[in-house]
Amino acid sequence: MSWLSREGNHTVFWAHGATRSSRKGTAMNRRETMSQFGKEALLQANISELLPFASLDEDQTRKMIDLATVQRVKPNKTYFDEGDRAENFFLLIDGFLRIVRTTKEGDQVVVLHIAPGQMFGIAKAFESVNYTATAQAASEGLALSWPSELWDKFIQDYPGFQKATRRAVGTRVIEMQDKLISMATHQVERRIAHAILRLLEQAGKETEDGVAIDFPLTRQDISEMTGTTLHSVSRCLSKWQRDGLVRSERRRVVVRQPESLPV
Amino acid sequence: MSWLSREGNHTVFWAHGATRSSRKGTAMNRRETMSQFGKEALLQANISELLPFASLDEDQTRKMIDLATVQRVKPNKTYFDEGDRAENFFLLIDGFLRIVRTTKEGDQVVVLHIAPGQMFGIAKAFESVNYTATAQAASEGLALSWPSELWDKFIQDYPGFQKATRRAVGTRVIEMQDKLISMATHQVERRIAHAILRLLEQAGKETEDGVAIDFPLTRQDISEMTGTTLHSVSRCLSKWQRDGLVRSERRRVVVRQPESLPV
DNA sequence: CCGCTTCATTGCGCAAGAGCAAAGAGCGTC
DNA sequence: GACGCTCTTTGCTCTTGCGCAATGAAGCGG
Repeated sequence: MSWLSREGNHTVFWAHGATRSSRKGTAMNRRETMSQFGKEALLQANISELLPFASLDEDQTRKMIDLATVQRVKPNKTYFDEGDRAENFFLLIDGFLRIVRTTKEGDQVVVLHIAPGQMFGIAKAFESVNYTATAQAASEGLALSWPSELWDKFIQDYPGFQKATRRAVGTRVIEMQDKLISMATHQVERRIAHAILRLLEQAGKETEDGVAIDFPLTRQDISEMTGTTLHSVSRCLSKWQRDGLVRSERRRVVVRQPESLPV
Repeated sequence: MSWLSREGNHTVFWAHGATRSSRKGTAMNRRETMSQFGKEALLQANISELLPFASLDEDQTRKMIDLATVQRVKPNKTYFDEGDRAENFFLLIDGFLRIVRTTKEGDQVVVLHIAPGQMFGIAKAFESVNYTATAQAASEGLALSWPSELWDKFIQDYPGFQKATRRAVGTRVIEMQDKLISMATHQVERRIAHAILRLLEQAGKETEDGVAIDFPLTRQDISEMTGTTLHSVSRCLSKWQRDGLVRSERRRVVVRQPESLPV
């Protein structure tokens, strides 16, 4: 999963954690051109296996990467904020992030999660001038970005790209629908179970102890995903731990018996 | 709103109502080719003002309509069902419909509503082979449909079409997000208020008494939209009626003071 | 090493709203 | 005109899970 190992394994970032002083941090992150960073590394690595590039040859892939900017974001900082002018679109290379919307009252709701290989900030796909949500790093992350003006060019030049974006949008719509259904029909416990399972799919990592969710995840994160309070989440996880279904520590959840979770 | 008046005003359908014997009805509806129906009528009417056609000239519009099939659907029947092969995409001309998903347990959740002028069944926009939800007529409806194979052709030939579909998708995503946020953070009463207001935007019709929702809407419908029970909805509407905010009868809601609803 | 901050756990009381039940109203049909 | 169906209202009970508060644990910084 952390194929870009010489850039640091993100489990390391995790171990060091980050002072989550505020959940509202504007991005003040390093930006480096691809050449500085060494695009050879990305080419050699299996970046071309990542989704939108799938049906491109090496030459095309290189062209796309040449045009990209690398962006590195610390935990709880943002790639962009709700309402910002949508100047770029992104491809997540490493790390995880949550797409968050905030209400006037200040409640945060996690609308979806993005895993490596997925695109985000694709306002262009919606004919939107601004981002409609905030992209916040759950763990330290690495993303490629392109100026939005290139969007239409990519669509024209790279036939696979259009398909990939459509599929991405489709997946999201379904994911959001599922979430909606879960919220509408299920009790808190089942909603939490659902959320955990979905994260497991996206970011599951086998360990000797069970499947771990491969980025730091607090009770509050889960509560924001499921529309409940961190207290309820805590109670729920405690109960599951008593029953041996999961092992949960600080910012970390390992699921031992995914099947036994109350679907 | 009912600009196709010589085809019957849908307030008439409403008045006659329909025996909602079952919510699970497969579409057994009339299909007629455009010529049978009289495409001149559609051209003369301001169909070209409906969204996806906006930036087309008369000639292009005619071409599109020539390729279309007309579909008429009775209340509580479906245009298509979740899981069906996505053979067509649609443009709603008249009437209203709800996009519904059903859980294994049989709970229905209304994911969104479609108003005249909106496209639906656009699985193609998601690179999906099947429909991911059921499109169920709320009131008797009239829609144009095209075979999915034409999708890419339309995108290529009619530049405005691509934009329109993107915008449609964007609007939906936002709408679903709003719903998600509402469900996650608000109490039942506010959720119901939100749902009503959204419907008002889409299907509001001025009357001497206030703004009416222009299609039959039961307490159960509202509960399926907001993830509560019809009982709670009933209580809520009763209370609002006592306070003079709304007037609600059987299958009908009129809002007198939209501003006063608990946002 | 100590103190501070963030994150997690747990107990208790309370209110929102779901579930259940029964009755009534509107409308179509026979 | 009577019956039946769907939709609605309303009362009561009981559960869920939120709010509040206090305690504890882990990790970071000085």
